[in-house]
Amino acid sequence: MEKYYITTPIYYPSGKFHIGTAYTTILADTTKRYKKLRGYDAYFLTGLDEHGQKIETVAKENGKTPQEHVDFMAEKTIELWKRMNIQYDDFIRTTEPRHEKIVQEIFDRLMNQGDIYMGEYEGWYCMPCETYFTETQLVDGKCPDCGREVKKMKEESYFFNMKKYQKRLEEFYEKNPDFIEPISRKNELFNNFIKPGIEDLCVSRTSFDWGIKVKANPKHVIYVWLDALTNYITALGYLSEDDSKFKKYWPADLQIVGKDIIRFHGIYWPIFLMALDLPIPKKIYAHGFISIRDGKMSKSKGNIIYPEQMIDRYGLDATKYYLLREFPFDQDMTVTPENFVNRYNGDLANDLGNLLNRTIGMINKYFEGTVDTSNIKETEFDEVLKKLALQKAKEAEECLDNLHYSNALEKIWQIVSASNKYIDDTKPWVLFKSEDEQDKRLLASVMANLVENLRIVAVLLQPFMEETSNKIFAQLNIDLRDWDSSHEYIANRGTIKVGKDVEPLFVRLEVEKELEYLENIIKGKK
RNA sequence: CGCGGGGUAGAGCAGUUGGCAGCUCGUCGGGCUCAUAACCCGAAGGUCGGUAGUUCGAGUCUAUCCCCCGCAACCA
Repeated sequence: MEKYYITTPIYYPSGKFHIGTAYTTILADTTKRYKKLRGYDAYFLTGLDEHGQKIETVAKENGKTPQEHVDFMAEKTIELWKRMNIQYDDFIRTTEPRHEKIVQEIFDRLMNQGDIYMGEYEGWYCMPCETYFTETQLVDGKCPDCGREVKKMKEESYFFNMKKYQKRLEEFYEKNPDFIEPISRKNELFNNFIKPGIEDLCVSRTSFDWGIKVKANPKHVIYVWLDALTNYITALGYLSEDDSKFKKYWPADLQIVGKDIIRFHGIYWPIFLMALDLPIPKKIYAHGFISIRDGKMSKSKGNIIYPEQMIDRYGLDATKYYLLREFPFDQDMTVTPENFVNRYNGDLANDLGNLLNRTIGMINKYFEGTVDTSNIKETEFDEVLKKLALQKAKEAEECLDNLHYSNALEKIWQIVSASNKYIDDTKPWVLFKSEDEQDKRLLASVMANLVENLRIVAVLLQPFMEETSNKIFAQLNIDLRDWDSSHEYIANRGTIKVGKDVEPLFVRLEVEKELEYLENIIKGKK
């Protein structure tokens, strides 16, 4: 079985995770589910980046030790992923021995082979915040966090010799133009940071404690990226006794990141791997940010959306559908209350939900729930409908292969729309009233086609909305759901016996009420 | 100053190699009654940011200008 290794970044648990973090994880989860359906041995890693200055600070604010804080956050995170039915295979925490031990070994090795050297880190230091800032981070020359004076300070630090790998990295990019997607992000990174010359990276600090100690020099703590990025291989058991997973799954096939950390994944990470003489991941996908109307989500604006606020009220599937349907592949997404309500009522309730409902309803009404499809007679609209369904299924698959999830959903919904139109075209209620025996056969054909279209939709929906897909299969009382069955159209399937209970998939939202709820979230009132 | 992305119907967006300007929602009108007041059809609505070019022909190529958003490195 071909393997497929997919990762999310390890998130930094200094505070609650917002909808953007949830989106990254949803993307990875959707991909994993899809790859599994396609027969891959898909392995999905996520986790937490638990070290650093900020964790130390936040823990202190809450009267906890850093370890207590991250333990608590890890529990909360796992709870959230469970709530979101995220099917990860491993959850790595950088405070785990399996990670810390190997990071130390990696550090030693890089130092011994001359990639890491002792130098001096210089930056603007804010005493009360105990944090360094770069020149550009300062606001009016003052600390961006507390607004107080900063001092130029120096400390002894280890550095990674990135410059040494400049050429190899450039060559790598030339040979692998698809390494980073979307291409615009690649260009941005390449033009701004690689072409002008890479700078060496500071990989240790002495100004705080909460991190992995450098073995050979324990007053140094390993700083950020060497600790964080290596999680992708330590989680697989790299350099550990049992490295079977590492051997099996590395290199990663897809690493999903937010656009803010593309630089670290596109420059430092490949170089670390080169230094360790390991293969580089096949692809990094950097998605955009979620913004609210005109602005970015931010604490100061108070317009942060938390995943629970959506999921608890609208359900997991609707939340996932909205994000996956509206997020453009290579741009930011703008969330508006109107837009969400539109998608929910329009796409989920009216188009899909109602299609299933009216189909099941007709079969119960016209055939008492049981249709014999062995003697159907095709209507003049059938051929077009079938062709379209198979065509769109194929197109949706192509979109899925390219991570174009929004487009994939659009294709799936074209099958839904065509089915709704098909009902109008064939007028089953007229066929039902006809005395002609031929019309009865036509009617059976119409029902068979609707069932088959819905079945194909349910198959295609599996990676996106598991629960909804299951509900459709259950109501249709069909269980043919393997992926390849979306490529064959089986109108004649013997006797169809649909479910009696026709519970709506999605109940229409009261527009005004929900707009208000969503407005309040955006304004930070809830 | 630099880099990336945008500027297409009231709103949100598609527009592959240049060839009669599309989609969703909204609005207006019509149809249908199986269904979650859902579904289907039709119409109105755009000098495709400005200007100058290349071309038989440009939203699509070239130049230049204007406006909006984001990024500028050791901040996760």
